[in-house]
Amino acid sequence: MIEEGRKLERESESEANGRGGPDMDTPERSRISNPIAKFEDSPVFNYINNLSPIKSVKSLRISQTFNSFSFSSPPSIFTSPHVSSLKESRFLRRHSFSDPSKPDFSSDNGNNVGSADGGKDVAHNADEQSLDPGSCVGEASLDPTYECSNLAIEISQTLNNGCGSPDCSTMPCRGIETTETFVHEISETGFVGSEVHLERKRNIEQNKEGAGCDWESLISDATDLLIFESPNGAESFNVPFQEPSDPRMRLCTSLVSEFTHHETSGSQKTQTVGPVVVEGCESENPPSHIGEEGHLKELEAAGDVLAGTSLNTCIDGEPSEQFDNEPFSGLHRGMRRRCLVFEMVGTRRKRIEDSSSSGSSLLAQSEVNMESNHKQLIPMNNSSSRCIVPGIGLHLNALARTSKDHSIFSHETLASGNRLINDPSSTGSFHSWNTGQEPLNKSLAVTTMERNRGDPEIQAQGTEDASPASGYVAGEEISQGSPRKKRRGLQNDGEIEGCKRCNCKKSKCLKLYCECFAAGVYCVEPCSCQECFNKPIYEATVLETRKQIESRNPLAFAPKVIRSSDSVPEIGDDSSKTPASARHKRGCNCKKSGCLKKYCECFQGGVGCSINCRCEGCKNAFGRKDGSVSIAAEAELEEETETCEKSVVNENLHKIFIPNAVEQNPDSTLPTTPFHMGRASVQLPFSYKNKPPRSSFLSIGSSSGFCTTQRFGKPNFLQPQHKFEKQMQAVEEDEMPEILQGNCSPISGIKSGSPNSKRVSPPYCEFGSTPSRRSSRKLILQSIPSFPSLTPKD
DNA sequence: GAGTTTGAAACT
DNA sequence: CAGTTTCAAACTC
Repeated sequence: MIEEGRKLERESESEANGRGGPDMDTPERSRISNPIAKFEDSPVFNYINNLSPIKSVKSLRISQTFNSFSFSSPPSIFTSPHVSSLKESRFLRRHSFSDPSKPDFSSDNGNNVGSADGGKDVAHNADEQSLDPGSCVGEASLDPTYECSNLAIEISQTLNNGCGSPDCSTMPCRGIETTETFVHEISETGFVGSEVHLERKRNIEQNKEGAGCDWESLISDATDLLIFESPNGAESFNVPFQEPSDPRMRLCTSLVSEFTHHETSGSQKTQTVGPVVVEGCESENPPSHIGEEGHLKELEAAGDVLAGTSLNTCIDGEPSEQFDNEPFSGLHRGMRRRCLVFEMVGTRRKRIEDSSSSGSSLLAQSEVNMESNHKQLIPMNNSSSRCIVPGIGLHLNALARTSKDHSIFSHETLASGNRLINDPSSTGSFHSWNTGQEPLNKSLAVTTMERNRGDPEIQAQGTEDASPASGYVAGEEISQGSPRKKRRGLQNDGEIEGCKRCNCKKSKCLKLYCECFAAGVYCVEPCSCQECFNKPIYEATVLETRKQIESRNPLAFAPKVIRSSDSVPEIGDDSSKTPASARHKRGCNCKKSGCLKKYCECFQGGVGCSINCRCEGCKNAFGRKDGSVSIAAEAELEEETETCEKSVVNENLHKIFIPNAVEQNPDSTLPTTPFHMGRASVQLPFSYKNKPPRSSFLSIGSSSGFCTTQRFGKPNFLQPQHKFEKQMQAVEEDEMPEILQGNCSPISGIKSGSPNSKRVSPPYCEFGSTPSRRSSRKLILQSIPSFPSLTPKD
């Protein structure tokens, strides 16, 4: 495609030159409407056009819409939907740029690094998207819809004032010559251009003069020029912003000018428009900026204009740590930070795969993959895709993909939304801690609200949950109390607030002692940990540590509670009695708690003890080691009624379950990546409030961490249980990790010898060989980054 | 809020 | 692999 695009550009250039060269303001337009082109060629016409920015924009938009489709027509290279490819490329690119701060990765493991980055990116994207209208980008790519373009335009306009420098966004891209880049630039120009109109002439003149223009004027000029696509304009545009000397700029300029010439490029524009905006916003990834700080500084200096603008932020942010620092993304980041990190490992690969496979919506895929494709956990990375897709588009995307997947989708969609929030929470990605992403949050909130109708509390929570950011941002605000309080609050709230909050003092949050770390999320400010290294800043360290732990125990980060509808015959225990036959992967070792307190991981996870447990005096309400199930547990299981609430156990369960529920992942087997978790939470059918969740649903990993996940957990519960349950069951079976199923039950693998042995040896046997089921296994493995070898890359 | 209990995780 | 230590959550007061 790139090549083709270049060809087109060349052609367009040649054409433009033939027409009249630089003076030709609108080579593109002429192409757009051939008949009109002649008229447009006339400077007067151009001027007139300039006067009406709206038209110009529309034209772009329209072109985009259609073009996007046409453009999407994939060149041979891109078998997969073009859009996805674009996204991918973009992500990848960002990757490279985005993580200057993480030198370690490169050293460590290319794959991991990439994955990590990818995860990050994803997270970023998700966050950003949520924050920015631009976020629609992902969707835009998916759906070349107006909205995205519109948003982009709006954003661009807003930016225009402040940042005037589209470059902020563009700069990073410069190095890479991709269609995206082109589009990106173009789109930028488009934005800018929309606003400045009248001054165009003056600007042009100034531009020609080259120097001495006010930055603003320059910007306006540039915008105008760009908008109108005159090559000159592009040049002028560049001049003010950057020294011509800068090769990148040159490239950009040239590209822009060239690109503008092509009408065909219009299609690209359409697609990219959204993305462009996003990128601009994303400038979080300061990555590219690093090299260009000088330019940035110039920009800053130039501009008061920039002050206060999001772009400005981007600019200001330093490349390396920008993520953390970025002002607007603060909340956002929270999500990102927390969730994505771990998943990222190995994500990149998945991403790529996804991109190739992904058709319409990455997000959809991700979810789809998650559920339908357990085969490919890899997709899990979908998280990335997921992140990519902005909240807004989630639903739509879900719809789009719905056809593909299970009925589950609808639910999934919701879940995805949640995830995104998290990621945020991511991914639940849990990951949505972003406050800045109000749009997304709102949308999510709305969804949650809808779900929650009927349960006032839930609604209230739902709103909170909706803003995962709250988890992060609010978390900070909220988390005034001591960690314990927080924790309790979480319990009370059902962790809706949810983010995991640790209180580590010696582990540096780099051991499984740390709930956050164990949950695969970064520590957030609400955490009271000391000397915490579980932060995005130390991503490399975190990943490395994670690797080590996983090397020691591949399932270390896998959910501790494995849900298996099949009830893992192998385990064969009474455990089957526990609801949904969920089991703790390793079993507990309780001596004094009687498995009636949260000290007991089984109890905490809402599952009964099994033969795997070495507990003494087991009284686990969810199912005793000996196979007896407590009355309360039975009641829950059978009736799922509120009756259980009365029992003490239930009370405990409520507290417990909420969090657990959150954690639970249908994919329980999957590693505790936030996304998974988030997902699980979403899927949970029952309202935990009234009842303790069925163990079956509970798959709590060590982690519960997703703020979002957790938060959403409740709301999710509210949703129609029946459907969910059915779905869940189906999912369970399908998703049930191979490990659990059949021979490879994780437990067997893990416990292989002694149930007691805490250290699990990886179930090697499982992974790998058989295709169909293997797929699920693959997923599991993939989730575990440390074992790339196990997962088939391709 | 401080202190204790508990059991998982980590270490030897 | 078993035993011990470390750790932080869970719990109690």
